[in-house]
Amino acid sequence: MNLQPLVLAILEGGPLYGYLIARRAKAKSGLRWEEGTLYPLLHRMERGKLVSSEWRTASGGRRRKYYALTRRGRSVLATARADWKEQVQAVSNILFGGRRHAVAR
Amino acid sequence: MNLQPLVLAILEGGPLYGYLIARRAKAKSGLRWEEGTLYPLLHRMERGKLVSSEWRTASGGRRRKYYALTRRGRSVLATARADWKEQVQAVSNILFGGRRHAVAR
DNA sequence: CACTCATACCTCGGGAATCAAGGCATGAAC
DNA sequence: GTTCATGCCTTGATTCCCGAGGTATGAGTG
Repeated sequence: MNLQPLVLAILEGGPLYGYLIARRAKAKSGLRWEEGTLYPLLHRMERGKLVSSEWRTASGGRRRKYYALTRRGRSVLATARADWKEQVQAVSNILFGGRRHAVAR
Repeated sequence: MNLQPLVLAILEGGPLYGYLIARRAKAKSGLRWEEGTLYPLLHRMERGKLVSSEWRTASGGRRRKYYALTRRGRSVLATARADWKEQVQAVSNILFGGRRHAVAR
């Protein structure tokens, strides 16, 4: 599973910081989201200009790193959505649509 | 993407050899199936007792290595099918079923 | 026959993604 | 002032996949 599109989709609702991204994702999907996965992923995405980051300090003084979608990130998300649909179709074809025999030359 | 369940599903129709597995999969799904992926995968699956292999010689004399599902393979396939459904549900929840609808401004 | 193509198997090296298991720091609650 | 939840991070190992090779044989063509 590629988790990148999921992060993009979650950020579509507005900027969020890592800890909360993990929470949201887990709440919505039940998928595992280890920190050892998430933070490097966010860094990769920032390097790839899919997201931008900004440190914000809450009223209490706690610092959080907020990530926001870039224009490029939105574009990639749109592509990822289309790709995901195709992929689901492809895999489901094999996993469940086993009756049809494609002629393999 | 984990391709192992797809191989299991394809073998459900009866024993097949590697080259043809790749053909079938590609014909049905359009997914990439490189040989550098498939053969090591088949070997891993055999080590894991999900499939068994047997050399057969065709009338012409060509040797082919046929792989067949084991009982264990069938069991794993059933689990994988259920997992796949869950996973699709989870990912779709995030990718498409966002509570918050993003509105272009 | 010589040549080429498709078939059919395989390995190796590298890259990417994930997880487990840590570490470090702070605010809030008691 | 100790504990808890929050919040960021890195490192090492593992796993999976691909690209790029290699080897060999049968079938079709001239």
